[in-house]
Amino acid sequence: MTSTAEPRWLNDEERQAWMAMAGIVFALPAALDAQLQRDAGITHFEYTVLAALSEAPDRRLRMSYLAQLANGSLSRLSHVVKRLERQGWVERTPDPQDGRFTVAQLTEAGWDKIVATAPGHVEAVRELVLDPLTRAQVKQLREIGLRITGGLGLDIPRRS
Amino acid sequence: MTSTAEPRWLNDEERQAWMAMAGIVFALPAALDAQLQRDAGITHFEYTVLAALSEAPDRRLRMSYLAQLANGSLSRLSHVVKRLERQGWVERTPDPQDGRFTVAQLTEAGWDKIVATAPGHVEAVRELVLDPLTRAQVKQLREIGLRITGGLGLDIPRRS
DNA sequence: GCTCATGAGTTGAAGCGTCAACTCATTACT
DNA sequence: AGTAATGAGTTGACGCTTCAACTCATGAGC
Repeated sequence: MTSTAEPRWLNDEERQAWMAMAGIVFALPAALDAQLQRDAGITHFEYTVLAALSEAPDRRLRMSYLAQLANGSLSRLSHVVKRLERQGWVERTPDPQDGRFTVAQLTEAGWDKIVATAPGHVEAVRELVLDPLTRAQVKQLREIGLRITGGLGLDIPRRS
Repeated sequence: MTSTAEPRWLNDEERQAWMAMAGIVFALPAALDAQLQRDAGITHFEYTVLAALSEAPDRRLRMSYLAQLANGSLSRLSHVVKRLERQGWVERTPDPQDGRFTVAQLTEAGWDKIVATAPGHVEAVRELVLDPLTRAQVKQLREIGLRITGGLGLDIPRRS
């Protein structure tokens, strides 16, 4: 990809587009993290884990599949679920079908937590991302996002 | 911002646009960090610091101003510059004009480092962000980015 | 001149993510 | 049956970021 010197710098149009994108990539995760931290005291990754569990059948998932849904490593998930378990929001048990798997189960308290947290987070997404755009731009954003993510490793898109 | 339950969920178009954006925000920083780590052994923040210094008059800047340019806290910058100093890429001296300030000076080795690193990073930005898009989409992206970043705290856009 | 307020910068502790090493259950092979 | 291979999950160490507490130089007010 980068063996020797390439002189292909960015022109004005490209530089402006890139700076705008860099601004988003820098500020948007920070803003969403801040909202969740302030209103719910959890990280965005913890939110994603709880949300994924809340939508699963019986509100339970195997750790390895949950890690895929949440776009994180199994190690990261293991650390996080340990914290969530300490909070009483998730419980871990070995899978009866196959002892190699661990099943993460959302508790009643965990369900209450995600139910209380989700509307505010969706509202933040709407305010920060969707509301500033016209309907046409929302469509354009979808196309642009698909093209860019297509060039990276594919992603399993999940809910807000 | 979020006091009680709001029922304003996302429709299909909005959800798809948001998922595309979430994919970018998740994967793009990871991909750019990985490129820099692999090709230069530095983080994206370290790259931004070196790049900002390389473009400053005399290749030197006050820490506090450098922190603004790099979009980071002074504390974070202090830790990072300590590492960069250990590598021999930056030197710190008290500002002769005002002893409260510290001036970070890019060394010759630091200059060589950023000169060697920048083309590959710009190339990665081009490959991952610009190349997948049509010219029209590049323009749309700029507008979309400006609108979204406008709704967040403003940013001092800086070079690639 | 002295004291105090201000703000730049540093430092160390704590939290989170990554990486590599490890355990363990199951399956495949002989 | 016995052994090795595989892959899920956990763990601990390390690195980076944040936060709060601290030092220190300067300027303002008396």
